[in-house]
Amino acid sequence: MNIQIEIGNCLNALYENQRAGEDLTNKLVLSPTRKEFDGDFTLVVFPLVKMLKISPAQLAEEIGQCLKEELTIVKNYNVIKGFLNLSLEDKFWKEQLILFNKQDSFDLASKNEQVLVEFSSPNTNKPLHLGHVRNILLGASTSNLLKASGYSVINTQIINDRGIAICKSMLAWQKYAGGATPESTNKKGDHFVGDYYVLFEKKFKEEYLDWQKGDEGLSAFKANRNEDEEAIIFFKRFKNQYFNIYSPLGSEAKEMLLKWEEEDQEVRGLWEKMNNWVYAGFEETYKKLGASFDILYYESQTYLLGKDAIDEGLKKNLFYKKNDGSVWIDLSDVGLDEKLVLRSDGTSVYMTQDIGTVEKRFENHGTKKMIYTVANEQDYHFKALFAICKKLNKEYADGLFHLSYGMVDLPSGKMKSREGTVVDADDLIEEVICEAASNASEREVTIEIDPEEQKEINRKVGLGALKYFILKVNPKKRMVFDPKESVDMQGDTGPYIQNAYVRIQSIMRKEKENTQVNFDSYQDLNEVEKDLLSQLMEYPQIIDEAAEAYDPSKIASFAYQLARSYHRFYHDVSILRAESPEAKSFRLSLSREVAKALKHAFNIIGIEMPEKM
RNA sequence: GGUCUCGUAGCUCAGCUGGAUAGAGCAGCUGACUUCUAAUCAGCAGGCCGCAGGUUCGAAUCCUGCCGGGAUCACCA
Repeated sequence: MNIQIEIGNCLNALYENQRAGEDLTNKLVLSPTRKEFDGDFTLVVFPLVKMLKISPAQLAEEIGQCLKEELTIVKNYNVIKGFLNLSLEDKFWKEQLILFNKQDSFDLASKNEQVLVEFSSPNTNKPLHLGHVRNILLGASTSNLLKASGYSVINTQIINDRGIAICKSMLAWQKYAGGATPESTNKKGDHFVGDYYVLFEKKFKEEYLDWQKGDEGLSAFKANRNEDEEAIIFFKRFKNQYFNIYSPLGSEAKEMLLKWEEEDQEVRGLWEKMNNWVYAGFEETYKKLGASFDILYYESQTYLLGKDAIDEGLKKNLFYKKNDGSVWIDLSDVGLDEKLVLRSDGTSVYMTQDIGTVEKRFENHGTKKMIYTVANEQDYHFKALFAICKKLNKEYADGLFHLSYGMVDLPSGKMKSREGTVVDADDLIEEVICEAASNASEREVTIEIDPEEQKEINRKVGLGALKYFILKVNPKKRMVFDPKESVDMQGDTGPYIQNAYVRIQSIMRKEKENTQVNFDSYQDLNEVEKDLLSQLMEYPQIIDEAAEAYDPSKIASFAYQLARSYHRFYHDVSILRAESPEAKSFRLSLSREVAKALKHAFNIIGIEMPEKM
């Protein structure tokens, strides 16, 4: 039974003559009644006032009267200002609980539609850091969320496996590693390769400093500096030009990139070897974070794509060629600028590749809905990309969505690799698990947990704290990541919610009989019980809204509120020692449904539930 | 400078498709374990919802302007 629809039907009949054929169900605002008033649900009648031309108070009274007469589940009502508070019969709540018992999952019905979710998409020259962690958690949970809301989902990423950055790592390894490998140094592959990237930058910096003192450096300074510009400022600004024009290391790296493009066997061999080290490392981190992918795209395979689309655009006169041969599109009619889509030398830019990759994905999967989980610094790029797809009249153009999320700051400010404030993903994961372990060891636990199981619990709890801490924040917002707070396990945290689940499991372990006592005769449900049921009733709609908004934080928030109510319920009401068999049966059944919902919600945000803690 | 975005308690965040006296958590203070796991519960204190206008029965929520933070405006990705 859907109470909203019941009330809507009732109103439609009551105001048959005034409503001019409009379905009043759509005008209903029904919400749980605030604690300070009597009632279970509150109907706001203001939206109906204008159409029906009756004063709010009178209207509320009229509707209340009618609902009480027509709907057996309405026990009573009261009117305060324009608010109609309805109290429902116990029967209604008990029926709701039975409905929950019958359904085996909170997943929404299948939508028979496929969606592709892209996330992570790292460069292969450095290990993953906190920024990637937000991306990965957000992408993976959005994928789960869409799945729960009825889509079939394909997880993907595009791995930036080529370019000058990886060449720097390769070159440094070639020159300075002396054949060392992740195995020989016992280092995780991505960190191993990242170290050589850092080493390259270090050697390059040294080289640059030496050069600045030499004749060539001095004359470059004199020739190019702005008026009154100090040497330090100038050379900071000049770094890229130095790399491109003067630097021996720079030219070696560029040469390597050229060789890579010419498919030089030796370079390609080294490239594959080092990238594979990185992938092995990434895979470990993904596994810990609970992320997996159905299909991978590599930039090395897509970076030449998009040229066909450029031709297509030129033919349609959407794109135009400038005198130097570069190709552009004018997006000023949709509030953007002119955008380059092909360089004058005929090579691709980022945009070219992305146009090609979308097309390829559509060809491969036939998906018209594709989500890009990419930080908000690329808002402009995706606006442009989507606008271009639209102009090219692609059938998937309207299904493209940029899941744009805010940067992660530290309490001290932005993460900066130069200042060494970047938080490494693997370190972070290890820390939260350690913290969970140390918390666990300080607790007085009344039950037996063997050491192996305890380790597994620590992992779930630690990661639960971390994931929840990141995912509870609205994706769009920039967030502050305080490492200290991220391992908190009290209050609005992952472990708090896990704990609610664990309490229920503990009860279920003690309730061995498992006999389904009929709770029909249970009467006078208390407020917490109704509150819990009312929240459970809202869950499907929350899943729907969260999926619609691509916002897993709504799921986190739901789980927290439900857990909070359950903790209060647990504290205030006896379950196993309930006053009657019916009460016990009802509460056990209710507890079971709460656990089911908590687990379902946490499954969406990628957090595992421990059975004990 | 143009465009986009954010601004809610000391701190971190909810609430934003307009609805009753703006909610949590942390930090601070007070209380509750012989009890189904205290990673819990109850209470106190803490707010010109950035500022100023507008829209209306009603604005933290919508619109405009301003102030402040951030992002972006590459033949980089």
